[in-house]
Parts: sequence; structure tokens; C-alpha cells
Amino acid sequence: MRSASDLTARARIRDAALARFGTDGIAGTSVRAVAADAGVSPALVVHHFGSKEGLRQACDDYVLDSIRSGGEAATEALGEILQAATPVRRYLARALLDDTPAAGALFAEIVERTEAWLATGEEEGWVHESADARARAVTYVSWLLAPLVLGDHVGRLLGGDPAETATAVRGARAGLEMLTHGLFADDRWLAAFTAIGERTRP
Amino acid sequence: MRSASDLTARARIRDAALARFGTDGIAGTSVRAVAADAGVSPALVVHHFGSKEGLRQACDDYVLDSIRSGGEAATEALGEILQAATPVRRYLARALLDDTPAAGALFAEIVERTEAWLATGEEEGWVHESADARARAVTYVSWLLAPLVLGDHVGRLLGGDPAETATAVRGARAGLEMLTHGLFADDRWLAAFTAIGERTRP
DNA sequence: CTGATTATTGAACAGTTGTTCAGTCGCTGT
DNA sequence: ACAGCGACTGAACAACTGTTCAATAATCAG
Repeated sequence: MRSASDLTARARIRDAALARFGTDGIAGTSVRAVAADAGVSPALVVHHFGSKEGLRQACDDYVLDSIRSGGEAATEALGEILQAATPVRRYLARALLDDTPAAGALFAEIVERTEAWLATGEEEGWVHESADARARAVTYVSWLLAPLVLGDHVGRLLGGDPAETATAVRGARAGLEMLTHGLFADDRWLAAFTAIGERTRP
Repeated sequence: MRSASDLTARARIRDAALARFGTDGIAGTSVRAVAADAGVSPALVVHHFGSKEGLRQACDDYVLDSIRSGGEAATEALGEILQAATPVRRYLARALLDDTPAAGALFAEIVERTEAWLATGEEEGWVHESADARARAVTYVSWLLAPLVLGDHVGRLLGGDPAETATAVRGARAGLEMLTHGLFADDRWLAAFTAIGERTRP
């Protein structure tokens, strides 16, 4: 019933909320603004979603479903995210920063998948071994999401439109370069940081 | 005059705003809440800062000064940021997402410094060469800031308190590992992405 | 067609928002 | 002592907030 008629006012409200929440933040968006964007009355928003919080949860669910149904492998999921519609990206970034339960679950889920994926890579020999597989997976995922959250700044400095696919690809390629050939030619920084780690837990 | 008496009500208001803005977002924070945290009347905060926007700009300036005066080299600046007081970190993350002019300037500034720093490294031989130095610098900086913006999620999955220094060090070490030895043992992903880049601009 | 269920609205509510203003307090220079 | 000045406040303002509710329009089963 829901997915059958997804061009209804309900869907329009959700899309409007997604865009506005992503642009202005959840707290910075009024129900009236969402209603105006969707071309309906504020009362209809409440009728369909119960409350503003309900509307936010509906956005959470929609974004989660969009991403989960996107790709199976973690890397493909990343590609989907990067090329997904901009409103979804922006909303996801907001949700991650606002520490929405759904966003937290999604982050944990991606980390889980990534850790398994990297473990497979280790077994098959195309991923280097790590001293701390968990921390590596978490850091890797946070790096994947970084251009998503900081998209505006990254895009601005890379010249093109932040929403432009070419800009995202350019940044991602530079990242893969670092992840493949490494950035530092010797281990001076790694050694220094390892020393700090030892000093923290003597 | 300002720095002379930095324990005044004005400073207390700024600190309270920094914390509240970082936690609840700027739009989600009321002047009354800031005033209550600082133990003053709402009228006093507008007396000192003109408006809520003025208060936000004062926070911007304060954070920028804190970071700029921190370290000279980019890496040291990073260390300062990571170990800086949590409210400043949170506020900076919010400002980056809200696309504050000051935050944009700071991001550009860090990228500039980092690009120069990496160029020096290339000359001195401890940084690998890159096909796109600019994109690499931008991506590298966004990776540096990622755990800052996603601090809550990262910290949660790394077990410890997100504000705990040890947790941040653990994640940073895993990152340096990837940047030193690389993550991928062969260039299958890099080749694939380079192909995508070529396909985007034929 | 009738009846019932759903979609949709306008008006209104109580509370919160940022901001204003007249006025009080405490200090400092003369 | 007294005038001046900045820190500081309580009360109030208009605008906006999320939400409620009765009433209307549309849809659909029988």
C-alpha cells in the first residue's frame, strides 16, 4: 500500500523533509516549511507522521532502506552512497552528526560489513595485515564517510560542484592512491604514534 | 581588556554557547538555555554579543584562534585539535557541517598548509608522489577531520569514551598504519577507480 | 446511490523563540 | 559626594514553534 502509491502527498512530504532536514538541520526546520515545500497544510504532516519526530524517523527508515537495498558489498554500497541523490547524502550526514539511533545503527552495520570484507581480503592476500583490525575498519569507514559529511568544503576546494560526480571521483581516486601505494615512504609517523600509544598505556 | 579578564560573564557565556552549540546544534540551542548555563539573564547575552548570530560568530572566532595559535605545522595542529577540549571539537564539527564561513576558511587554510607540507615531504623523499596533489591534500584533511566529526560513532565502536584520548589515539594509529604500509596489497581498486575517472571524462 | 473510511484543511491553542527597553546595581574618576 | 558608565536584570513584545480539533472533500465498498 505504501510502496504502491509512492507519488502521494505522503511521499512528497517525506522528500521535502529529507531535503530540508539535510540543508537546514532537523532543529532548524519547521513543520510549516516542510508542508509548504510539499504543497500541503502543516496539519497533514502531523496526520501522516504523527509528529515531527515521527517524520524524522520516517526519513531515517527511508534512507536506511535506500542504502541497504543499494549494494551488497561494502565498496559497492559506498559507490551507491556517493552517487545517491544529494538530499539523501545531506540528510545522512546530518543524522550522523545528530547521532540519530538509526544513523548509529547504520554506521555500526557498515563497520561490521567492512571488517568482514577486509578480513576476507587479508585471507585472499589483497589486503595487508593489521595490528588492530577493528580500529582499522572503524577508521576506514569514517574515511569513507568523511567526504560525504564534509562534501561542501571538499567540493569547493576541488573546484567543481560538490554534488558533481566527477568531483567526488577525483577525491575518491586520491584516497585510493593513498590506500594502495601508501602516503608516507617511511614509518617515521607511525613509529612516533605507536610510541604515543605505548606512553598512554604504560 | 578582553584577554585580561577572561573569567568574566562574557567569557562564561561564550563557553556555555560553545558547549550547547556543539551538543545541540546552533538552531537547536536557545539563547535562554545559553544564558541559564552561564548563570546570567538572556538579555545579557544579547547585550554582549548583539544577537544570537553575533554569539555564533564569537564562537567561530574563538575556535579559530584556539586552533591557529595551537601549532605551526599541520600535523601538530592536528594533534592539538584531537586533544583539544571536547566542546571546541564538537563545535568545530557543527560549524563544518553548517558551512559557517569561518569553518570554510579554516578548512581551506588547513588544506593549504597540508598541501605545502606534503610537497615538502615529496622533496625530502618521505612522502610518495601523487598524480593529483591538490585532491590528495583535500582528501587527507577530510580524513583527518573525519573522526572529529564522527567522533561519537567512532568512539562507540572503539569501545571507550569518545572523548578519551586513548580511543582517539587507537583510531589515529590505525589510520597511520594504512597511510604508511597501505591498505591494499595490489592496485585492483585503484585501477578500477582510475578507469571510472577516465570514463567520466572521455 | 449510501455509508464509511480516509485525505485534507483552516483556525486556533499554548509554549518558545529572538529581541527590546526601561531601569537598577556597582564601580571609577573627579 | 556626585556624575557617568558599563554590567546586568525583569518584564514584555511580536513572531514563530509543534500540535490539536472540528469540519470539509475525496475515495471506495456495498
